[in-house]
Amino acid sequence: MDDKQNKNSKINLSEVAKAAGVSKMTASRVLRGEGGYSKKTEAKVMAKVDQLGYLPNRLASVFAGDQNSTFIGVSIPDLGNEVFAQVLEGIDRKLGAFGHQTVLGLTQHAAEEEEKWIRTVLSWQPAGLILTGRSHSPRSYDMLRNAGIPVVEIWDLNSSPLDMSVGINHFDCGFDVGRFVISCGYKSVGFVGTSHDTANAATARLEGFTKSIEDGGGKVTKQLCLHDTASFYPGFYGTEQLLASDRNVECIFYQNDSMAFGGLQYCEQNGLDVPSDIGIVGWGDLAVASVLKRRLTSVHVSHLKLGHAAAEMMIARLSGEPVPACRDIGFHLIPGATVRQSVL
Amino acid sequence: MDDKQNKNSKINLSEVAKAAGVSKMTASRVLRGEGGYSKKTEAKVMAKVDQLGYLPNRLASVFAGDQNSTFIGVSIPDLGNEVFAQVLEGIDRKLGAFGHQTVLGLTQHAAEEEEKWIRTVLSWQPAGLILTGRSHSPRSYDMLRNAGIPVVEIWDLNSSPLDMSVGINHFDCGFDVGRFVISCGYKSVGFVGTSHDTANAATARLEGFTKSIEDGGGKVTKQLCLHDTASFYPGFYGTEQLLASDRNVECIFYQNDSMAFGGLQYCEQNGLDVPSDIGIVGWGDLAVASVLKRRLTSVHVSHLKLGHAAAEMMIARLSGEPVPACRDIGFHLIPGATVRQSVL
DNA sequence: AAGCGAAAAGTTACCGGTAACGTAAAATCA
DNA sequence: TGATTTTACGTTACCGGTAACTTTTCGCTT
Repeated sequence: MDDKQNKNSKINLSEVAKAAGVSKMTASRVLRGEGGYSKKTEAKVMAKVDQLGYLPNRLASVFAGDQNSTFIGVSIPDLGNEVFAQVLEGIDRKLGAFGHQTVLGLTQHAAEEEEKWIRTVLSWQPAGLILTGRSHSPRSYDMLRNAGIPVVEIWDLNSSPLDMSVGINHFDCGFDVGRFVISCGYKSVGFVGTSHDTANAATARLEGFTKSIEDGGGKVTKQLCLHDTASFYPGFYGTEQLLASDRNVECIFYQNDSMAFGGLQYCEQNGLDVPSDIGIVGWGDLAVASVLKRRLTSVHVSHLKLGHAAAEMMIARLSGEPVPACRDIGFHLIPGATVRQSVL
Repeated sequence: MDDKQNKNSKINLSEVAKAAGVSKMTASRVLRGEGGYSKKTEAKVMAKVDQLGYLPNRLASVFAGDQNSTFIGVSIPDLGNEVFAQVLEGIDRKLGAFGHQTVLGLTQHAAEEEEKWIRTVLSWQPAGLILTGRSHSPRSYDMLRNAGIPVVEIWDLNSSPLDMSVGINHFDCGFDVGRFVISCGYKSVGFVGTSHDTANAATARLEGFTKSIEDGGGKVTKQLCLHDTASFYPGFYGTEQLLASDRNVECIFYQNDSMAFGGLQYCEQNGLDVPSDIGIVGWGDLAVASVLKRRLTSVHVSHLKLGHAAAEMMIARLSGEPVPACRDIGFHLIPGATVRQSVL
C-alpha cells in the first residue's frame, strides 16, 4: 500500500509540465537550462519542480539522448590493502567533483572476476572504465575494444596500453630497491608478498629486485607468496616462515609497508635486532610508517595522486582534450633506518 | 572515425534478431530465458549473440520494464579509515554475489555532501541505498522517503530507522569501555578522536564512555577532536597534544586502533611505559593490533560482517522476504595488556 | 481429415526523457 | 503598417528494450 502510493507519487516530467501548464519539452528545456523560454515560464516550472519534489530520471535521459552516462566503472583488487583503498579514494573524490559516479568492482586479483564485472558494468553504458592492472582476459579485451569508451589502466605503467595508462614502472622500482639493498652490503636477501599472479605489479617489483640483486652479486634466496591480503599479520607470519626455512637471509623486501611492519614486529619479538641482525624494506610509504621510531626503509608512491591522475585523464578524455597515452607518476626511495647504512 | 565505427558496431537487440531471422521479441525472450521458444530458435539467436558480440543495454531494459535497477548506492565517509574500507569490502562482495552493483559515494562525514550524492544517485533509479550513519539532512529524508526504495542505515544502530538499520550501539559500547577502564583503577582519563560531528558514532562512544567514567567517580579531563583522518599519525600527535595540555591523564581512549597505535608509539618514543605510566585503549580490533607484542586493549567489531549483514538485509528486502528493522551485530571488549590489570 | 489446445512467434504500445523540426507570438525593421 | 526576424513554445518521432496481447504453427485427438 505504502509502496503503491510511493510508486504513484513518483512524478515525472510530464506531470511537472502539466502542473505548470506547459509542454513536456518546455519543462525539459528549463530543467536543462538550455534556453529558449521566458523568465516567467522558468519560474512556473521551477516552482512546480520544487513543489512536487521532482527528481529527473537520468536513465531515461541518457537513453533518449544516446549519450553516454556519467558512470565510471572502477575495478580494484581488494580494499584490505591500504594502497588500493587510497587509490580508490583518490579516484572517487576527483570523479565526484566532476559530476561522475563510481561503480565499484572488487576483482580479488582474478581475471575471471574482472571479466564478469566488465560485462555487467558495460551493460550499464558507462562513460568510461578505470581498471587496476594491465592483464585482462581475452574476452575482456574484446569487450573493452567494442565498447568504444575510454579505458584507463592504472597501477602498473603499460607502455602499450589498451587506451590510457597511469602508474609507475614496478620493475624499475624493484630494480632500484635491489640496487640500494646491494649498496648496503646485503648479499642474501628474501621477499615476502602475497601475489600469486605472474602479471601482478608486485611480481614485477620482485623481478626487478631479483635482477639488480643478482647484477650486484647477491641472491634472492627465498621468496614467499602467501595466499592472504597484503596486511600486517601476513607480514608477521610470512617472516616467521621465511626465517624458518632460511636462517641466512640478511634482508627482507616486503610487498608493502604494512607487511614490513608485521615483519618488524616479528623480529623485535624474537630477539632479532633491526637493522643489525636483519634488514627490513617495505614499499608504498604507508600510514603506519609515519609513527615508527626508526624510519622504515621504503619507496614513496603517492597513491592518492595516482587516483587523481587516473580520474583526471578520464575526465580530460571525455571532454575531448588530448591526453597522453601514458603517465608516470614516479616514486622515490626512502633510505630509512631499517637497513644497514648504504655506502652510496 | 574509429569512434564512429565503434558507434556503428554497437549492435542492439533488433540487429541480433534480424540476423537470426526472428523478431526482436523472440530474441528478447531467448536472452532472458523466459521460455516460449524452440531449441532451434534459441540456438540461432545465441549463435548470433556470440558472433556479433552483443551486450544488452540494461539501461533500456530497466527503463522499459519499469522495474528498479540492480544498482545499490553505498555511502561511506572515507576510506582512509580502515574500518570503513572493511565495511565497504563486505558490502560490495555480498552485493556482487547477488548480481548487484555498488555505486560508491564518499561523503567526508558531511551531510551536505551526502545530500548531493543522494540526489544524484537516486536519479539513476537504484534498487536501494545503504548509508553510513543515522543523521541526514531534512531534504535527504524527503528524497529517501519519496524514492520508495529500501534504505539500510549502517554503523550506528538506530532504534527508529528510516527503514532498516544494522550496526552496534556505540553509546553502550563506549559505556562498557568506560566501566572497564574504571575497573582498572583509572580516574583521570582522556579521549583522542577526529569526529567534530555531534551525530557521529565516535561521539556516541565518547558520550557513553564519559557517562560510565563519571558514574564510576572518574573524569574525562581532556578530549581531543582533531580535524584529520582517524589514522596512525593523528593518534601520535593527538597524544602529544593531549599530554602537553594535561599531564595527569592516566589512560587514553582512542577513536580506533590505528590511532591507539600512534599513541602507543608516541609513548614509547617519549619514555612513557604502557601500561605502568599510561593506559591505552583502542577500538575496532583492527589489523595492526594483530602483530603487537602486547595485546592492545580494544573492542572487537566485525566490520566485514557488518558489511555482509547490510547487504543481506538489502537483498532479502528486495526479494520480498520479511526483514527486521534493526539488527545488532554486537561487539566484545578485548581486555588486552595496554591498561593496568582490571579488578573484575 | 477436421477440430482443438498448446507452444512458438509476431505486433503494438509504452517506459521518460530529448533531438529535430514546425508554428505561433513578440520584437524589430523597412 | 506590413514584412521579417527572433523568441517562445508545441509536435512528432525515437532511443532499446519489455508487457500484454494477437496470430500462426504444430502436434495430437477422435
